[in-house]
Amino acid sequence: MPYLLIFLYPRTFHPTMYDFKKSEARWQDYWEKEKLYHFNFNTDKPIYSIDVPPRYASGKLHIGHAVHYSHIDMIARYKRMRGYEVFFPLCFDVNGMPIEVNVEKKYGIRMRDTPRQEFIKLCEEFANANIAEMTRQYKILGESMDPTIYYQTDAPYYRKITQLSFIKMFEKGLVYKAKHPVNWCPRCGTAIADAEIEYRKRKTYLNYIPFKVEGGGEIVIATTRPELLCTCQLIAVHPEDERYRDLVGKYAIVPIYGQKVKIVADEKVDKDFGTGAVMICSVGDKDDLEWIYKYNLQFLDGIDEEGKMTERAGKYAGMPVEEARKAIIEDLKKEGLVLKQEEIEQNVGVCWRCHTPIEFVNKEQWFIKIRDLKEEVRKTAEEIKWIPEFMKKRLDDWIDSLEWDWVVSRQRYFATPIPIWECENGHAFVPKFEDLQKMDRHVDPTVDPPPYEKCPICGAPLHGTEDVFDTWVDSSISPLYNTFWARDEERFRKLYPMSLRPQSHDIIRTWAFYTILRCKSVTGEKPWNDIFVDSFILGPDGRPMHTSWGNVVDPLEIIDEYGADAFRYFAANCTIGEDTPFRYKDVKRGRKLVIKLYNLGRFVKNAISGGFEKPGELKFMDRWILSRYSETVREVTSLMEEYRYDRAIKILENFTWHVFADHYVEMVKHRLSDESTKYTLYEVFLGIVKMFAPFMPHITEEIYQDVFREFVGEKSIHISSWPEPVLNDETAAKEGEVVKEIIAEIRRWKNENRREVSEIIVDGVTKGIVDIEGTFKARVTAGIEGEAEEKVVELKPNFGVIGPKFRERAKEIISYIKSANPEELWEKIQRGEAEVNGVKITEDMVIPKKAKIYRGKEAEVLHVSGATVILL
RNA sequence: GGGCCCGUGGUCUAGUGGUUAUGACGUCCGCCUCACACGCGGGAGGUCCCCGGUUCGAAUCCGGGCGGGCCCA
Repeated sequence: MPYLLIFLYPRTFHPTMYDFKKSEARWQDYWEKEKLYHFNFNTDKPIYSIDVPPRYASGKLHIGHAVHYSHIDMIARYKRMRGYEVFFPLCFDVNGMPIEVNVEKKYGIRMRDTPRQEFIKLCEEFANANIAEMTRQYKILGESMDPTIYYQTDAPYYRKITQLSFIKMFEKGLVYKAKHPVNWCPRCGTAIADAEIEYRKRKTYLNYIPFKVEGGGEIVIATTRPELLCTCQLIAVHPEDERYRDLVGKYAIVPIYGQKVKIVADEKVDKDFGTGAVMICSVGDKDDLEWIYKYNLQFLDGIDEEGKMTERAGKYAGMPVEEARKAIIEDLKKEGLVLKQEEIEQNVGVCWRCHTPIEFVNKEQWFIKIRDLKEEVRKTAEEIKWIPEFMKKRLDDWIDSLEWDWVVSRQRYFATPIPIWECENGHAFVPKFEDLQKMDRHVDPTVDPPPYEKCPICGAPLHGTEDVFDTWVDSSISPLYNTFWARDEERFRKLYPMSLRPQSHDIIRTWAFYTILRCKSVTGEKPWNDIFVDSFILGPDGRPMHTSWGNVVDPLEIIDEYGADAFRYFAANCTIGEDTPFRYKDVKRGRKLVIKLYNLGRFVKNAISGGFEKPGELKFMDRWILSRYSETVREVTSLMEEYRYDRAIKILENFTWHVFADHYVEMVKHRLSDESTKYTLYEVFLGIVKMFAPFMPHITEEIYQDVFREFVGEKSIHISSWPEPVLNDETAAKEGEVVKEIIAEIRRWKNENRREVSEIIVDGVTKGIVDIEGTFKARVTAGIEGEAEEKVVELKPNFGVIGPKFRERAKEIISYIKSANPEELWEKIQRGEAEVNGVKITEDMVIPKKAKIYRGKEAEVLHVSGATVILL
């Protein structure tokens, strides 16, 4: 059977001729070998520098990464072709808890039980293995980063810059140590910043517990944290709550512990939550902290650094929080002190790394005064161009909501050491800026000697701190590191501020905010001219990707199946600033576009491979496509300048496929040996391929090398120059468009009527006639002699009218209408003279079919964009 | 609870005061036209979430509602 089918439908089965796997790997190797993306510091070109997000070295390539880095690469490639020396470093972020947690898991060890230096070594090994793999993934994606301006944030050369920038702020008096409640992860045993907290929904019980009131009566409070009864210091109710009017000002007695606490009225209490009476502890959550300041209460530690109850909890001391909660409820129940337990859903702050619920612990930590710098950051953000603009609002909102300073100390191992030595009297010292600057590495106070033999103030011995920095302290100086701040004054002046910070919207409050803050504080200037804020890639179902939802898409599998260019096509089509679901069909469309370009390449190569000369005069429709092409170049260029690559690629694709390929190529096939055709095909298609190069670097290189290199000369399309508009002929653009429409209209007519055309007469356009002729292989003449006349060629009896009206006589009337000469009968009807056997035939009894007659032949008349076309 | 973003043919999506609302996928019809059948030509398919308002005119601007997402409480 298959044989028979093939015999009956002898289609030509072409294997896919473009082998993307082979081609992509080939050009990736070629670019690497040729060191194509090498940044030259001694350049005379304008510099375009990108503050690339250093990839975090903990693991797998996520589809969001793949898309974001594709976007950044598109910008880099575009700027390179526009004549910039592009600074696009290969870099990795290495410090911090995620790697520590991974190492603990991998080796089944606990950080605290492992010698510091040994643990750090394991972290380094783990990170470096990942870095090798991530570098390979970048290559597969077709990234054009320069490995000679490489950095990783855990390297001594980088940590030194982190410390130097910190010392600058220390010297300005922006660093202090304080005992202050901090977010604390009991599992990781470290302070964490507000920005590192995630919120999880959790079911818990709201417990109704009665407190006896001094002088009689009781007040029932509602709490989700009965284990904190031991730190209860106050009870609050709403001032307008009738239920408690008489109790305000009195004292209640805390069950189990017996301390007396005052009942106060405060607007902040929600009357409708629980019983309308809440107990204020130190410190259950951030809200409690506000009460503590407002009512001048004490910080009473109920929970220790390991998440266990303190001595203050009495018999529950040493129990983990959850266990203590259960135990105390049991005990209260025994005494009839739990009136009700109501299941409620609440949002719990958890550690962003290990998802353990965080506690507030009152501990000594190092802080950077960010509240003092709020307005300066806001003002600096104004000087930066935000793409899209509304993202700036998110930063402003974050600045408005800041209440605490930035806790920069972490009680961990694998991060940059805080370069501080202290004496027992609380005097703190950092190395002199110039001294550290001269060193070829950072300092580690747990190993290195102090900068002074003893405290210069009181003479006491100095001890190095064991705390390390929050990793945002490292990553928020990337513009300083990239521009050689504190290392090479000349380069710094040349490179700072950087051109662009690309990043995603979830880290506006951290990376963007801290970077502006640090860089402005240290250099007095904004870190970048532009910030480009990218969005999230969701699962194909439109929800965030989640392993448990089974909607995770692996970018490496997509690339393996469809190719990096097809994947990047999807990336390019993501609307700026909007979260985009992953769409297989976009990738498939991308692959089709790759194949389309490849085949157009074969076609153009066939036309121009023998060489060509620039013609003295261009054919009309060549002027048309060159004008349309030039318009496309202008549009695409201006969109790329605005970082709107999503719109740029749509316009480019539409022009390439539906204007150049479907119309222009089809209409010039009859004149391929013409110099005007060859020149035009060359010029337009080369420009198309160049404009696609930032989006789809592999197929464009393939076509360039195969078709254009012998004419252009550059060793890669990616270092060739971006196209310029070549022709602006308004008449050709406008009238050529009519010719294109005429051709389309004739096609539609032929298709509808299943008829061939032998002769075409066109009125309204005089140029481009030759290409209508060539397209349809028909005789085409311009100009209509006289009018086409209208004639009735057929008259059908209208049964619906004749039948009911004339009943049994209908038959003879119908047969008369059928047999009559339609033209003559129609004229008689018009004059009211038509009749048969005494019955008058009226217009409603017939259905006329009219036709246009031209030069005595029946013709079809089409009206297209102001032109008239007659088909014979 | 607050801020921001979004709501467009069956599905996904572009557009953003003014003729017949963009494209892709799917679907239907025709075609092996010598670059491409992973293609070409054509067709069907839309109350542009709902309700008000501004306007000569609103899918687009404003207000309110409903629904979804993100960030933050």
